[in-house]
Amino acid sequence: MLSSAAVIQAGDRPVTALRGVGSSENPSPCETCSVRKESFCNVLIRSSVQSPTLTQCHETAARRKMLFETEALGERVFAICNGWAFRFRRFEDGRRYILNFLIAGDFVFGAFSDYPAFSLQALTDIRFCEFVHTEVKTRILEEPRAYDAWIEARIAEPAELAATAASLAHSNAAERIAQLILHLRDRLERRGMVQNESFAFPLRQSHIADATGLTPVHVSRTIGAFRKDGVLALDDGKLTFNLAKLRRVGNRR
Amino acid sequence: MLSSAAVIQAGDRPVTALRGVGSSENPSPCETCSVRKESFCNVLIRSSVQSPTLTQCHETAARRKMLFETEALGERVFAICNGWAFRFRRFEDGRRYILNFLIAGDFVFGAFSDYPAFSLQALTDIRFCEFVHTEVKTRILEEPRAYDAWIEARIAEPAELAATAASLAHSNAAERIAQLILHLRDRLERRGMVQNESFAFPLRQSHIADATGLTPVHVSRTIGAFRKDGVLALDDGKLTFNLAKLRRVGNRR
DNA sequence: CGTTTTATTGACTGGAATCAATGTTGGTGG
DNA sequence: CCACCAACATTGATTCCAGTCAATAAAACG
Repeated sequence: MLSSAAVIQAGDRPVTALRGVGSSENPSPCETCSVRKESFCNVLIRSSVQSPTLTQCHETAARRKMLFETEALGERVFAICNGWAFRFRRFEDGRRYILNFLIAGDFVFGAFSDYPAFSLQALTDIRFCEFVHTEVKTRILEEPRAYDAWIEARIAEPAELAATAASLAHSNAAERIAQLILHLRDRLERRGMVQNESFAFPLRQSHIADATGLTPVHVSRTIGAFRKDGVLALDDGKLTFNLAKLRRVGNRR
Repeated sequence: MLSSAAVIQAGDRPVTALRGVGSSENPSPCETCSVRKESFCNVLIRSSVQSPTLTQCHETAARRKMLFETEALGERVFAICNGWAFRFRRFEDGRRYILNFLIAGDFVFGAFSDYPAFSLQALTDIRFCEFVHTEVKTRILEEPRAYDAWIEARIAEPAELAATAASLAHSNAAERIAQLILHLRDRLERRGMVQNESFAFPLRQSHIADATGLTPVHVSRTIGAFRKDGVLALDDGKLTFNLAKLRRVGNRR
């Protein structure tokens, strides 16, 4: 595998946009990646007989680090290896809207589905893996399995956004929060990151507020009510929940 | 050009899904289509020297006609030629959420970006043009201009949905309605369907309500205030507006 | 023409925002 | 090691935007 410095020169976009982000020396973390089989990585990296190995560049970033600012994504393509990130935009009055959260295995396709007004920030310390846009494009066009998986991801993305919009339009505070948690749970579940009825949960209440269009104060009240009713509890970065109750709250309409 | 009946047999999906929808006998309405140059149609239909002509099937549907029910879109691919339609889903309690409105020149790509829980309904009498999925796919892969235009559409779609979600999360009634109108205006403008500061507007207030997550009663009040303040007026299917004032309302945050 | 559908207006209610105070935790540096 | 500070969470009091209920008017339609 190429070193990080070599990749910077090989890429068609300077990876120096990642200034201030640490570079990992781990020779091949993908070999032991726990979410690989659930990720687009799997079909992308696994080369058929005639395809060459894809160039990869693993990097790390600290909590709160901006991975890119508004409109600066360009044609970068990368996968989240571990940790959490989120996509957001800020309004003129300073308020923040969080569009969605990214977890291990999620892909960010600058070249194919940019959101012009949104930035990306690390929620926890994260590691991610950057690819070379042109190589990814070639792989998608030449490898039918990669093409199919890519199309599937292109379909899932607007479908999720549509569901989010519907939730925001027609749900009250409790429903919105429950739906956000349920949605995260489903995605974590597929990656084997849910133990029994709990999972690691690095969001602050302000993140929940900005993702659901509520105020932190009202999120606190609502989660307080959830705790009292045994729907869920949030302690020390860990979320514990009663799935049946949570579904009842989230699907009231 | 093939007749409608011939196309039904040629298509890889039975067009009989359009049961109850009238078939147009107009031999080639695309020649005089006023929005063609602004639509994906343009790059799709215009064949390069070696490409064969695409199979097309023009159809009409009456106001309120369901073009397809939830999950029934399948791999159909078609363009709206004229008239308006909208995509919506219904909640268990009967309430409706309208995701977006489709106007002349808009494409619906069943095979590439389906919204599983959404249906499509004609808002006015409409004419649309159905294509054969496999032919469209081939054209996209073989014709670079078609590929680029298609990618651009795939990028614009989630970006628009993200903007909608942000609006629903953080805007009040006046802002949401103003943003909806502004967004429609921009799209109609590009297609030359805006005269001075007015355009044909077939939405009922209940449609505005269901697209913005408000009640019809509150939409009526808000539009009443808009009328009083000279922001916009809605009469007899025609919307008249003051663009400067409308922008001031829509971009308050 | 009667019958829906749609729009308007008023009175009242309620959910979430706002303003504000207090508590809790964790990190940082003297 | 402790004092301090910043970030985060909780709780109460109050306000306000939008929902609900209801009545009426006005189109649109068949």
